[in-house]
This record gives sequence, structure tokens and C-alpha cells, in this order.
Amino acid sequence: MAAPRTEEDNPSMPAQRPRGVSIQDVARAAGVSRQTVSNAINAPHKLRPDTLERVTALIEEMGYRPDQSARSLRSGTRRIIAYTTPETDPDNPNALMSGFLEAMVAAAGDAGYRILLVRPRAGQSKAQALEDVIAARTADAILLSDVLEDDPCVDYLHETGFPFAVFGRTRPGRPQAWVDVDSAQAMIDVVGLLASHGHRRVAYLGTSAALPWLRHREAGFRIGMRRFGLTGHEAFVDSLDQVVAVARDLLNRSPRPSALVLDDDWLAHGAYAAAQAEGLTVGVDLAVTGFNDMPYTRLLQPPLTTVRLPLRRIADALVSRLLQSVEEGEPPEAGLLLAGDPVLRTSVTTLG
Amino acid sequence: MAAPRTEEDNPSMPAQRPRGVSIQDVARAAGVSRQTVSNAINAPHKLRPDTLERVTALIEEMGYRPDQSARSLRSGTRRIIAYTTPETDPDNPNALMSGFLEAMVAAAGDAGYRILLVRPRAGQSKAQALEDVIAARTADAILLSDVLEDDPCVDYLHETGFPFAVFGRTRPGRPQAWVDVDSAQAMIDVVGLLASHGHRRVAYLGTSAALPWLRHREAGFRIGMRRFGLTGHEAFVDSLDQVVAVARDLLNRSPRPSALVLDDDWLAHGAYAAAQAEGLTVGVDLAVTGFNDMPYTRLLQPPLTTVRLPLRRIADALVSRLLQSVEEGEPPEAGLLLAGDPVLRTSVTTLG
DNA sequence: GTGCATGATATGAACGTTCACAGGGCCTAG
DNA sequence: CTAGGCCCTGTGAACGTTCATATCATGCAC
Repeated sequence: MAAPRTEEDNPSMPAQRPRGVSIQDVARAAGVSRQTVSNAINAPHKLRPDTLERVTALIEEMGYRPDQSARSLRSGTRRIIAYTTPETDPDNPNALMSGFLEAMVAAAGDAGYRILLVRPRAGQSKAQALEDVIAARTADAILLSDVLEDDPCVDYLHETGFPFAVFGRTRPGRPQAWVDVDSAQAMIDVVGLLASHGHRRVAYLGTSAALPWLRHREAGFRIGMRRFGLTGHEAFVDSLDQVVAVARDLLNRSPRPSALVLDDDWLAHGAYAAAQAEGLTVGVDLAVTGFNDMPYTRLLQPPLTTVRLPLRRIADALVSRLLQSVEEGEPPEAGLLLAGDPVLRTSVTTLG
Repeated sequence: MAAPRTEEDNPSMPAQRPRGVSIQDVARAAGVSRQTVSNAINAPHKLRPDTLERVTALIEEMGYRPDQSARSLRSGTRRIIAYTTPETDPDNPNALMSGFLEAMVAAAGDAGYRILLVRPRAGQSKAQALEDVIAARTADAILLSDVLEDDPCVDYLHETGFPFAVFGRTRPGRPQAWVDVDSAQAMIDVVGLLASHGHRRVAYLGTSAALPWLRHREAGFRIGMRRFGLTGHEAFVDSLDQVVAVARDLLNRSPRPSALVLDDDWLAHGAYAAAQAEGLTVGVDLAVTGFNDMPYTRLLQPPLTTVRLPLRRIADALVSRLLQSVEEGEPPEAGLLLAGDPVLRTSVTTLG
């Protein structure tokens, strides 16, 4: 029979620790109890200054870090946010994702949390993957992005009451911790930008996919057109292959538009090619605008005027809402819309 | 039996989330012991078929999942791979990252692991962040990418003996679990591709940053040029601003090169612009090749011939090496070089 | 000097799981 | 019919931490 580990005996033996430094080791070395060491980390104000200094010095010296699993098991908090990565379409990869993730990692890190990437296993739905996370108590909260209006994951999470937040909008009518870009307003601003540069005939080239954010951009365009008293046509493509042809068609309407508004930076190459085919010079004869400020838009000739998403502020807001859900048990009542920043580059110049 | 938990009296206390279904609950419901339920999950062969079926049915029905923290605490395995995200340069964002991450998440997921994104806190070095991960036993293994030759993280990890793997190469002379693309060979293949299309005068436009993978590409270019008996010049840029000017300069050497090899897709826009400025048509008068097969290369006019990185195979190899380190305690002796796939698109055509 | 309030430190218990091992049932062979 | 072996199942313990609470020290007022 193995004797249970007594708390006050020889410190001579343990030179080799296959499992690492434990709180007990530090306590023994400092001549205090486990709880005191625990307090030194979790509630420093509860210690006398001299004790605190002695213990923290020893913690540093011995390289002690609380075992995350043990801490989680006891306290129930993981300091982890699970993020279900949206499945990437190889033909239209969400290059945005890396920027958003980067911002999320930073924002979560500042709050003491880390991001765990969760992906449904083969034959598993996204909701089932989330159920795994919740049931196994892998994370304190869940982050979703790229959700559709009636995403089953949102319903499921809402039902369970598990803390979650969404980048994008969810169905209205119940408290939701979502954060989104005000795409409509951003598009209105883009139209306003064109109007202020003297453009009066503006065409819209959009993607026909039924994605909420695309529809918001489209709606914003229409509002902007009305508000600024502009005229123009709209056209939609199903895939990138059609962009050049459809854009050329738009440019041949009469009267010819002097500006072309795209609902996504991805269409920019095609629009530029169409302009060239029509003998137009982008930035001179034709203004072009995009959406998202993807990295390569700066490389286009001329650089593309587009809308930058405030990724860091989005991430901060999401983290803050997530933590509110975790700590108060109640999600925020309403979503949050953040403004996008139109970035004026030389694809838009004053109409001469 | 539960202690009276008065939550209304303690407004400061965060609401405690109810604990879920435990192994004990399932065991009681099934009329077996904890261990039997545990075996049903971890060692199904140890159960009689009828018992197994009964228990698994109940596990399913009650929605039981082993608590990850408890499991980790006891068994010492977290089923998590920590990945330190390389800091992104906003001017030259590693658009590759999202593809690589995607592949890693998939590969790790197939092996039953998840990816945890770790980022140094403010004022913390990358190595210190890794120390946190190791000391707090947050992950079973660590994945690094974008390492330089003398990256201190690699040295540190090597010292600790903690399982890790690297996407990219590390200093030779000790066992290393790295996986990398054979950039040199891929570049040789690109030169061969150009040679087979009749090109004899080929120029190289590279980036001067001291990044190992760029130097491998450069070396491969030189080898390829010698092997296929081609001639040409090389030039390097510090930033994207210089690309057009330097490319035009290369195109004006005499005799004029018929092909332009870029060490990265990022330079493609500038190369195309330079060609246009020189009155050359890419894919007709001038062949252009890139490296990395970034998503937007397909959108260029004409689409860019480039080198696709076998991200999924890289990820699979990294995961397999990581797990080998974890399970056998010994890292693989040598690194692994995987071939890149040159993708022929219409920016390269047979020289007429 | 005594009693009390205040705050710092110590102790036992519990979180939910897996490990090590003990015990028991069933089948087969003698 | 019984002994023996072989799986299968059950029990206590342990992982390392934090919670709840007991204990101790200190200082102050009377």
C-alpha cells in the first residue's frame, strides 16, 4: 500500500519531475500552504506583501504554471474560445479569414483567452461539433462566423444557453450577441464617395449567392443611389467566369456608367479586364470600387478603392460580448453594427 | 444532496454553469461501473458486445462526453496541438496562412486533435509563450511555421524535449521533425517548364528579404538555368513598390528575356504592369511564373503559372510527426521535403 | 489583561476521469 | 461435477487545482 503523500517531509528527493512543478512543490519550497500559492496567483491582495513577494519569486524561479487541466476541472473555466472555421471554398477562398482570425487571437489574448479551432469531423454537422465542445466542456464560449439567416447552429446554441457570439447577423427577436459590419451604410458611403467625385451614372456588379452580407451591400447601394440621386443598372454573376462578360455588358448600356461598384474585391480583376477590353482606363475613364479591402487590392493597377472592415474592433466587441455571456450568464440584448471604412485609392478619381 | 447554492445573495459571484452528465451518471443508468463506461469509449474491445451496445446507446442518449479537463488531468493527454501564429505583416500578409491552417485543422482533426492558436502576450517573446504552453500543460505538442534558420524557439523546444514540429527547415545536425516544400526542386521544375516551352533567356525577379524559402527558390532557379542551359539575369526588390521599375529594367536588358520568373505570387501584379508598360503581352510575348499558387493568381489576366504547395500533405506529415514525437517520445531523425506542383496556366505558352 | 474584529494562512474535500488491480462469472477440460 | 483459466467488470486511488471553511495571528478598544 502506498502511503498518501504527506505534506511536510523531505525536500531532498524530488530532483526529477516527470509531470512538472506542482503547486505543492512551490508551497513546500516557500514554506507556505497550497492555498497561499494559489492566492498569490489568483488573489494576490489576500497575501501580505512580504509573503506575496517571496512566493511569486519562487513561482518565477521554479517556473511554476498552474496545470490548465486541473484548474479547469476544479474551477470550470477553460479560458478558451472555440471557433468553428467556416468551410473554405477553394474557388473563392475567404482570404478575409486570416485577418479576422488574427484579430480574434489578439483580442482574445488580451482578455486572457485563446482560440481553439473546431471543425466537424467527417460525417458530422457543425451543430454536432459544437455539441461535442459543449458536452466535453472544451471551451467557455463559442464563436461563429459566416452564418446564414437560419443557421441551425445559432438555434442550437441559443437553446442550450451556452455562451456564444456571432460575427454576422442572426434572426432578430431574441437576445443575440452578434457583431457585424454595417455593410449597407458602408455601401451608401461608397456611393456617396462616387457622387462627391462627380459620378452620376453608376452600375452595380454583384454576386448572386444568397449570403446576407451581399444582400446588405446591394440594399445599401440602392439606398445610396436614391439618396444621392444617381442612376444606373445592376447585374449579378453566379461565378467569377462571368464577370468580364457581364461587366462589359454593363459598360455598354447607354448612357455608359462612369463608375462600377463591385460587391466584393474578388470581382475586381474581372472588372479591370472588362474595362481594358472596352478601351477604358480604370481611374481615368472609369471608377471601380470593391468591398473588403483584401490584401491584393493594393497591388491592382490602379489600386482599388474599397471598404476596409474594422476587424480589430469587431474582434474586441465579440470577445467583450462573449465574456459578458460567460461571466454574467446573460447574452447582450442586441447586436452591434460597426462602420466599415471606405478607403479611397486611385481607382476612383474626380470625373473630368 | 447538492449544497444549498444561494446565488441571489452573491451578486459578485459569477453564475455557475450546471455541470453536465458525468461518467457516473451513465454508469448508474446502465447498471455498470464507471470503468465499464470508460472502456466503452476508450477500449471497446474489452466489453462484451451486448454490454457495449447497451452502454454506447445510453451514452448517446444521455449525450455524455468525457470532460476534457478531467480526462487530461488524469491521462496527461490533451488532444491539442498548439500553433504559434506568425505575426502578419499587413503590407505582405501571409495569405497562405489561412490555407495552411485549414489543412492543419483538417489533418489534426482526422487524428483526433484540435489546433489551439497561441500568441505571445504583450511584451512576451514567442519562446516565453511556448514556455507557458508547456508549463501549463495546455497542449500535447507544438507546431511552428515561418521559422528562420536560427529561430530561438526551435532551440528552446529542442532543449525542453517537448514534442514539436516545424513547417520549414531548421538547422541541420540534430533530429528534427520538420516538413518543408522542396522549393529549390520546384523552381528547377519551373525553369524546366519554361525550357520545354522554348524559352532560352529567362530573368529572375526576387525578394531580397533573408527568408530561407526565398533563398531556396533562388538557388533552384540557378540550378535549373544551368541544367537546362538557359541564360538570363537576376534582380531583387526590397518592397513591392519597386517591382514595376525593376521588372522593366530586366525586360530591357539585351537580349530581352522571353520569360520572367518571380519568387512569389505577390510580385505578379507588378510584373504584369511592367510587361504592359513595355508593350508586351503576358502569355504571348512574355512568359511569367510565380510561386505559392495564392488564390488570386487564377484571377490574373492571363492566369498565372505558379507552384502549388501540397498543403494537405504537408499538414498530414506534420501531424504524423507530431504524434510520433508524442507517442514514442522521440522525434523523427530527419526532415521531410515534399514536392511542389508547378501549375501551368496561360501566362506561359510555347514561344512562337 | 481580556474580548472581539479583522485578515492572513492552513486543511479537507471535491471536480470527473483513467489507472492498477482485485474479484467474479462463464466456459471448457478432466 | 469440479477445477482452472480467461475475460470481463468493479473498486479504490490519484491526477493538480480551487472552493469552503477552520484556525491562527494581529491589533485595537475597553
